[in-house]
Amino acid sequence: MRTVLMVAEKPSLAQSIARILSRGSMSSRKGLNGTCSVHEYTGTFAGQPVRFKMTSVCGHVMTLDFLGKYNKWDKVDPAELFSQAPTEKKEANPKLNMVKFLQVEGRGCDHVVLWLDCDKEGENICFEVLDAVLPVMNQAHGGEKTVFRARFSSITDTDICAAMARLGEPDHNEALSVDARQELDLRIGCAFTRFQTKYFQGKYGNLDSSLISFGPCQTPTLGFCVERHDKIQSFKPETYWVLQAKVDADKDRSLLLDWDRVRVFDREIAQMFLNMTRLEKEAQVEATSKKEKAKQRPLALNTVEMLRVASSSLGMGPQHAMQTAERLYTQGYISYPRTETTHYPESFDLRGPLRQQANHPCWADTVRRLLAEGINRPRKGHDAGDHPPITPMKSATEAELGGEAWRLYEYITRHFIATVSHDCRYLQSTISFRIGPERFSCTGKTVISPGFTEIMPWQSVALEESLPTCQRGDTLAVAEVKMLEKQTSPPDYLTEAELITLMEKHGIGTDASIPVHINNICQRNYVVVESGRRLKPTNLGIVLVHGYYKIDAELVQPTIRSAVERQLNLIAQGRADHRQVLGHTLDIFKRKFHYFVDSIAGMDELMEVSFSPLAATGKPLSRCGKCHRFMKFIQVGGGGGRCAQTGGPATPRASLQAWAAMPADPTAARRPQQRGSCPGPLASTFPVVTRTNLCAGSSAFVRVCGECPGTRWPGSSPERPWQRSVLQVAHSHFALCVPCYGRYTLRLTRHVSCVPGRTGWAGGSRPQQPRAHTPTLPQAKPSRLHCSHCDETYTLPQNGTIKLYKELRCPLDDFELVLWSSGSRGKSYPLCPYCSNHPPFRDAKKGTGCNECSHPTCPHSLSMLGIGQCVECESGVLVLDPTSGPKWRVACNRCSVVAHCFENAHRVRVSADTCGACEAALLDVDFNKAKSPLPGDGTQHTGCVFCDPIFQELVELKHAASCHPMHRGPGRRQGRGRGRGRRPAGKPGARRPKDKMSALAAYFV
DNA sequence: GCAAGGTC
Repeated sequence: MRTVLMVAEKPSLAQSIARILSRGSMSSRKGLNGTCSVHEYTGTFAGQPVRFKMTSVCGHVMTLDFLGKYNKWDKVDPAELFSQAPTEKKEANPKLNMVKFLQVEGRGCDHVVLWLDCDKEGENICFEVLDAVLPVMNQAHGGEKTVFRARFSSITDTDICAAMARLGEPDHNEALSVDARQELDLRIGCAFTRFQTKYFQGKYGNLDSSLISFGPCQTPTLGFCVERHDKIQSFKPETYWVLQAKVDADKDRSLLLDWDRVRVFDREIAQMFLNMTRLEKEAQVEATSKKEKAKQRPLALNTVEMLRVASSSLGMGPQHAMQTAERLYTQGYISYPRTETTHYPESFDLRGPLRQQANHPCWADTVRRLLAEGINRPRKGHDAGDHPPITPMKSATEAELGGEAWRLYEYITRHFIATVSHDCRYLQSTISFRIGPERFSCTGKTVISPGFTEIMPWQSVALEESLPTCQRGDTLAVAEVKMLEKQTSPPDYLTEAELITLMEKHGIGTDASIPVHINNICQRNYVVVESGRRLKPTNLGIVLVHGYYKIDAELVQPTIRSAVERQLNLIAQGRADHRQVLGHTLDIFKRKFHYFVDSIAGMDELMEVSFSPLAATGKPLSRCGKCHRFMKFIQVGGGGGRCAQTGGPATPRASLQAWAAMPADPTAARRPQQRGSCPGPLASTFPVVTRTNLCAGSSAFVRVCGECPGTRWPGSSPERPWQRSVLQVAHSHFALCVPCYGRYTLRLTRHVSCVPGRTGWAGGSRPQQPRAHTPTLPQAKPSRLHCSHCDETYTLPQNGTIKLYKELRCPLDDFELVLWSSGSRGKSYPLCPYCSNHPPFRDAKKGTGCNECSHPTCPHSLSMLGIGQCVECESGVLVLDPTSGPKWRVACNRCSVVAHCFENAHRVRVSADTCGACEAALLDVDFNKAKSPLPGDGTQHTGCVFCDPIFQELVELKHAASCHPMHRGPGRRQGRGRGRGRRPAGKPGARRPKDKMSALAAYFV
């Protein structure tokens, strides 16, 4: 029997379609990726008995990206991304193993029927599926067709069966138009993003964005927000005047009348009208009218409308609302939440979902009445042919769903009930009056039948005072006519709901991607969400949009997306060649890009107004290891910082500037310059710049000049000046001891510049720093150190304070160390700004401190201060905090475990010896004579912090007390032993965690 | 580290 493979776009659809086609007689199993299911049944296909295998993908199988080497931002000119840089298709989600899954299921099948969504993206996924399965399927017999496309407009029995009966072919042109869209978005987005990020990165101190992105959807989205901001800024309030009349309706009730002219902008004119009316005693009824009006029930709910209401009425952001809706969908409470359709197909069973709600505690009465009296057909909406409108599928209560899920579900259900309810009918009464020559009127509404507003009470017709019964010619006494002075008010910032409407109107994004774009501009710090979910652009967002307007307004206008879409549609319709359209559009954007690059100074001028140049920001803190000048400590949003120690204002700017301007190293010029030989082909001599204390056998090391032929960094060329900086680290050489040689060669040279005059020893007199205002500033936002001389920026760890660490230097690069601290009772560790940004060892990670550094002899490193494996986490090591005295602490260098110990010790050192029981390093402690806990007059004791009976009493482990063997009682200390993670058994001299040993062996052994 | 489009 032949096999027909059928593939839908998502697992839920595969199940629904299989259930319809098999009439419920299918067997289901999970596929190898654990996400997609396979539903099997037998039936007939082209008049023959066959076995059907219905399964699905999960959206796109493949994604487009540049070849790996073009993803290196420092080595590729962004302009190359427009044409030279080749792209490749990669699996969109490698964890799903989709290609393999399709091939396993497709192997040996004879036909494939593609049930992907009926839009361009679905057509594109058809070919992704075919690329995977065709090579493993059985060969066609004698010209028989293998590939079929099912086209359906809703997931109903009739539609699905009709689609199966009229199978067609996938549309290659539509798929190609998506390929082109993917390539355009990738090339344009990445080129602009990389260029402007690199251009502005590190240029301004308080520019708090590490990524300045550009995209054909996100940029116009931001544009809408800034456009509203500009309107608010340029708004000039105007004064206007209004006449308000009050008449006596009966003895104790008066009516406020609205002026037919509404308002006038000329005070004298308004005064004239007031003079003409205020002396009148009577208001004459000129006309009365009564009209029956209807307030229409809502259209069926689609995604965008759901997101709008979620934001404006439920206070839920679009991204969050979508996540909540997806959860409700996967739990079976609502139908598929991503749909553009607001129209129920004729065959849709509306009573079924309604019956589900007939016993609901909140709306049972309304639902039962509708079921009994007959439902109203929903209004005719838009049928996008994707999925039915969002519909509640089963009843649920607040207790069942909880919180926000309930609020969203409640809205969806009330909306659904409203769509099958009747319109709200009300009577609108109007009375027109004349007071002197001027006309006034008043209006009242009376509800005839509430209709859908019963289930959506917030939509109710506002109850107004009932009007007196009167006829034409009646007169009412005028109680008062007065003139009110008012002012026009500016618009408010865009609400998310308004932004969604604008995006939908201009075709920016899709129902599924609109929340993503809005989320993007928030996360990139271009806008912030304010109260009422209004989007206020930040300085960065405003400068970017104004910059685009200044250089090339099309980059931010919403028309750019629709213009590209028009080109893509030509491909989809088969009216244009996809390569030609792609080439033509890329050429236009390439020209735009080059013009943008040439004109970037225009945007930079705007940046300068809003942001402070890095060189003028921050406070001098520590010395650079390259030029030995002071680097500035910069906090985003800083400026006038507060001193963390005193709480007072940080050092005045003027004195700091004078301090920063001092020469780097006053003694450097007087010292004779030491020179060494370059081992490179030129064999020239260069300054010997420092000595290293790497290990006993190492001696001075020398750096070669980047100009040596053959010393270029791979891939560099004179045409790519941005690569020149890395030339300096190429082909460097050390005189190291034999074990070290070859391990450190490329890594440890970066602190040295061979440019004459830029080398120097540490030393000289440090300028007097105002101690009370040492820049120890609270770190709420990303902070960094900037060397204005070298024009380098080093980011620092967050969520703590940073201060200078005793003017100590890193032995690897001569940078002064800084101390990161999370608070007085928390963790602290020293770190080298350079090592933290440019890890010196292969096993080192970015952003780490000396407590994770595997330097063999540096007194601040893990090797020297590590005690033993963390009691809580797998990879961490407990490290002595050398700055924590007199309340000494050891803290894990990975997790939050902290052990407090030895409150009365004035010196604690990590010994070279280890504990015989648990292999942890012994601590050598000198206690305060007066408060020593030791027996007798003893002040010094060496022991294991975990096993030693004296120390055990003094140690208080936070977080993980029960994990340690010492808390489990005697005789149960088998386990892994304390020393795992620090040093190997039988090698007491090797001061290193066990698991680190294997990694370090690569360097040293 | 980048886009936008699917979907989980």
